[in-house]
Amino acid sequence: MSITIQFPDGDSRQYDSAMTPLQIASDISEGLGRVAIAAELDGEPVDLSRQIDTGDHTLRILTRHDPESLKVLRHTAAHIMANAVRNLYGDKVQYTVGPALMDDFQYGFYYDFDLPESLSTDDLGKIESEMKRIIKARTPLERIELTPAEAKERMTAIGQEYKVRMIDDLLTAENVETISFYNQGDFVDMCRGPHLPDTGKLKAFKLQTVAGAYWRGDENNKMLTRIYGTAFFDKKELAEHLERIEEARKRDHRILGKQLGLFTLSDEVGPGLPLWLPKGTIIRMELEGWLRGELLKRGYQAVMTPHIGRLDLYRTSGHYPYYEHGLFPTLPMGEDDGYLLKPMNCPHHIQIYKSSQRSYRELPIRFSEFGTVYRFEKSGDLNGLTRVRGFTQDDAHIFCSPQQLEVEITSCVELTKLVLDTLGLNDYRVRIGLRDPDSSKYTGSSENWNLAEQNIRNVVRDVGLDYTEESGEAAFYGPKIDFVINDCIGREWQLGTIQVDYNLPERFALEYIGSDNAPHRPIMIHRAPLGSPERFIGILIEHFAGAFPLWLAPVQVAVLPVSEKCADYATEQTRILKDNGIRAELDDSPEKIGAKIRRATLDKVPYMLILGQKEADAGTVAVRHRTEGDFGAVGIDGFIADIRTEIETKGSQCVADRVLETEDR
RNA sequence: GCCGACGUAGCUCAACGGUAGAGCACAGCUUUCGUAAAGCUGAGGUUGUGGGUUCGAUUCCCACCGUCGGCCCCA
Repeated sequence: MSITIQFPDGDSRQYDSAMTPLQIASDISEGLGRVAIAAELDGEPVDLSRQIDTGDHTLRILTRHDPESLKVLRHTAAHIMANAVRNLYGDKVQYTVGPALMDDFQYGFYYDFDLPESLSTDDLGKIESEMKRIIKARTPLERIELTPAEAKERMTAIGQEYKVRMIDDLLTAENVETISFYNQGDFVDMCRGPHLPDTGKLKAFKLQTVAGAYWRGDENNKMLTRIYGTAFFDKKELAEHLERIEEARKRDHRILGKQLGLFTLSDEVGPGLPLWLPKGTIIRMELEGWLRGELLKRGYQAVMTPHIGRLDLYRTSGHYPYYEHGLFPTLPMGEDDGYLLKPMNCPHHIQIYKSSQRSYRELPIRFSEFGTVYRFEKSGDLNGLTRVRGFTQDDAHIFCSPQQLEVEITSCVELTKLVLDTLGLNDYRVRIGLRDPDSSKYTGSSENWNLAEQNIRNVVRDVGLDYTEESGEAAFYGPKIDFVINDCIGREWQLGTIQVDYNLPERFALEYIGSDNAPHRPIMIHRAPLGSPERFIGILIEHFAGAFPLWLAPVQVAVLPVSEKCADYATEQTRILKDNGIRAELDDSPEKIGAKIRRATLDKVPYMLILGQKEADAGTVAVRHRTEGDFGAVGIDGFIADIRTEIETKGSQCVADRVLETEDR
């Protein structure tokens, strides 16, 4: 018998009896044996106790510095939690799945149980204590392999119905020959592994929350109890992680929106119907105003349409009844069919297209509108500004010929990138949403869908975007390019979207007269670079932690007289700023200057002008930046010129930066 | 919609069977002050809504509404 083990560094070793990765690691060095977590044998993750009998193999010993190790650690943590839950709640507990989470911002693992009783967060402490007991016992995790028949028999015997179903699925999907289990003392769980060698290796973990989760994510199935937790190699990393979550929560747009007076939600108006306060409205108007200008440059024509339309319009479009569950109920109109609050702007824009005969000479036609739409989101889905029931889309519909299509899509992609770049939102991913081939929720022919999907792929390839393709993410009328961004706690939100649509033009029988004097069918692009100002600003609040760049800041300059003696001078300077289009606010409260500075700073006002007797005498203003501190006194004209530059360049030329550069020299 | 938690002054929180309190914010007065919190006084609450248990409910129970964390779905 001979085994040859090849290591990643090119080194190799030979053994003439069966070895385990742990033995091999210890053979390399005692220290490596001690710190080994798991191993990768011929590219497959395995336990340290995996028997290697014969042949040539490649082997990587995984230590805590390999990312795969954390996954093993967390996966074992999930098992230890399951063991604890079994100990506490008895043999009636049904186990389902309990994976490690490596990409989630908050959570490190979960396990879904079917429990005889319901659980609350108060129970987590108890479960943690039991986990600690199991860890202290340093129970080894032993892998055993059974044939599918044996596995089913065993799981049936102990009443684990979900595991039986999982075995059946494994047989159908992968036609496996063996099913692996891990014994952990008297606790057995079906699992692919690998795991830590014993429970004592888990040093730092925390159970975070308990939530409901449908079996297999299907709402027709039973709701299981999911416990989320996380685990790290040491307590310091865990503490840092929990601290990071706490810090991130302070950026939460719902909290900042309240603190900074940007928006509010009123129970009496209705859930998911945000109300924009004056300061939030400024941000919206600035953002929308800028975008309107960019649209004008790009040949868009603004249009305006009402918030409701006849039910029949949405039958034609296909929104009704496909999307009925997502709509507010129909407004009844006696004999008439009734009206719907519009869930999308496209049918209205299509009617504008149809309001006259169109020639190929007009194409592409680009109708834009900040159109407010209404969708009846499930109550549990509502979330601050990021998921609401009444929201605006920075919408436009481009009607074009096949020859123009890809150029137009490209231009939409570039506009979306401009928006994200200008605001410094660099941390996003691009998703191409395709049909789910098994679903019937889409409208239109397969040929049209194939064409549209090809158009989209061509464009992203030419533009050079990194992207992932995901089936089932398409709109019901066509595939799309989505720009997806995370919120402060790592939840993904779709912002900008570009959708190619061959189907609605068909459903509405749209035409233009071609150069051949014959009617042709245009293709539509639906696109929204922000997606929705509501959601976009929600994300933006978190991105800037409420400290907006000067051009968006609700108050750009706080004018702070040192005492009431300088009130007249301060009033005059405020007047001058306002006359120059600067959003200035005078703080004429009887507070001391320190208190005024503190207030303006907490309100995240970018600039403060401190005005005392000195400034009044010299006819200057003392400039203070929110984060950079005192800049010294300058003439008001110079100050206005500087911040105007900063406003016009959307912060890319910042007064603070220039002053700091000067100081560096 | 489903599972779980939560809902007390404008905001952040306390009191948890004996009839509600603090800080900030707000109002009045005093102070006129130089780069992140001056002092005093005052006002502010049918404790989300509606039922129930109880001599008595903010506290215990039920229903509804809303919020939060998840699941599903989506801009």
